Amino acid sequence: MIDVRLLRTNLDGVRSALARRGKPDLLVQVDEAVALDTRLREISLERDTLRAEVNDLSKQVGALRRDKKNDEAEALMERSRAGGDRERVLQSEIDTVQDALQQVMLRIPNLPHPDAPDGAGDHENPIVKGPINLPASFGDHQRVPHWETATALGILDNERATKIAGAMFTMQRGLGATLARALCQFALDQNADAFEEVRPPSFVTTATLTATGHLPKFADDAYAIERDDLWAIPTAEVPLTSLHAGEVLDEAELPVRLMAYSPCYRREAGSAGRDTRGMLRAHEFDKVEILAIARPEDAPALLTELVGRAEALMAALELPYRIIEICTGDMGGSHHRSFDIEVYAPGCDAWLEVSSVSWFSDYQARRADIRFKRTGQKGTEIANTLNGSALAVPRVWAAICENHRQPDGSVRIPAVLLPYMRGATHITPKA
RNA sequence: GGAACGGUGGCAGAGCGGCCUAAUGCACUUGUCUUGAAAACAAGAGGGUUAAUAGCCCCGAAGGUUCAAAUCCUUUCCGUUCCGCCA
Repeated sequence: MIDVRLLRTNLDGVRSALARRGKPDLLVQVDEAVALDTRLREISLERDTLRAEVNDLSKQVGALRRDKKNDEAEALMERSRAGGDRERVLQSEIDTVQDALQQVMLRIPNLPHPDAPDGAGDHENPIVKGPINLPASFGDHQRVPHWETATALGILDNERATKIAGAMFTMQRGLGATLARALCQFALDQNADAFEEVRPPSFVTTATLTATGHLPKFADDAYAIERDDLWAIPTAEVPLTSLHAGEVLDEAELPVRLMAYSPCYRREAGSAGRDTRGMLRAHEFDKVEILAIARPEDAPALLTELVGRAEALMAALELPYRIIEICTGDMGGSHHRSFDIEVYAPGCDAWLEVSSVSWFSDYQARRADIRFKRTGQKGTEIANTLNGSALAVPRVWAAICENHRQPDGSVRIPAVLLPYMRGATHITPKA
């Protein structure tokens, strides 16, 4: 959520920043918010004045009662009662207006960073680095999609996954399952130098899913467990961001650096029929997420660091990759600035998004109420949050199957994963 | 799942309709004293909203009763203990 006060102090700035997202509706929402906020402040002032009166009268009633001056007390109670009645009317209007304002504010997206590139959609995301490791040409053996080769190798069994759970679920078997787990372990180990490993809950409350910006807007994309009023997390970003929700952190504790492996659940409403083959898109997948809660002034450097960490993993896995920056027209609602890492998969002949690293400024932290206190200063400030996928398993798994496929049909395990593969150096066809 | 008891300031803990603008202790900050520290004494100290050092709001949360709620009522969340069940 953006700061309501910005609507009062820098309305033009808000308008022009949001205009860059290229969605005219947003400006209408801003107007709505301004009107509601103005009204809210008016009637709040009125109510507070009334309350002050009632509080004062009540205090006098108490004093008169003690002095046994019951007649005088009665008279004051009468006045106080009248004030209370008017207050109740105002209060109900305040509740209505406040609620409406909250609903509008929750749906107004974050302001893009001044340096974020302008653009209308994903076709305008500039490539900021790469391609790296991209060979001049690929062999025919690499030009086979992983859903064919992996199935033949016996490491992918989506047919049975579908039997068990329905469309868009995947199942890895044998060394394929080991490879998926190896990728998680590798990503965690590579970041353990600076991040605390957390194993968070996979189900969260409505409040938690709202804090990161996934609700109310994206309710259809999340799995809801209605009986228990819980949601399945679409990413570990959700529980990790709220880990310190409602807390005031000490400046000295910042930045908080957390990482987590978690399963991720997405209904993929609206993308049914797209990328349904292989490992490109599924209702459930594994991911290692890295996240930081920081002072605003430290956020830019952390953003660079997180991107660098995600990039380093792709380089270590010997995969061809590039980094793109997300333009204003393609940027997620909570994002302030955002970079994606894409890996090239020669079998699919596509650049696959394998990591997304974002800076949320104070947008999520305000929703989650994550504040910090500067040493020696009064008051608190809203923190900044940043996060990124260190490694999202399925697409990296697919890219390994395609890029590292050998002429004999086997898949070479990248050297960095060998410690996790129980001695296997290649995944070979069953005899 | 059943039962009992709890959730108050950084911590401990009192208050159980009106001098609660929340006692007291510990911890904390500043000052006096001291070469410095300790001790003692004195003062101070939370968060939110607001232009405001005014007012208003915050005693787990949300409703309600009342002229007045930390205090009474309802709902709810969380915790502890016991029972049941269980990887």
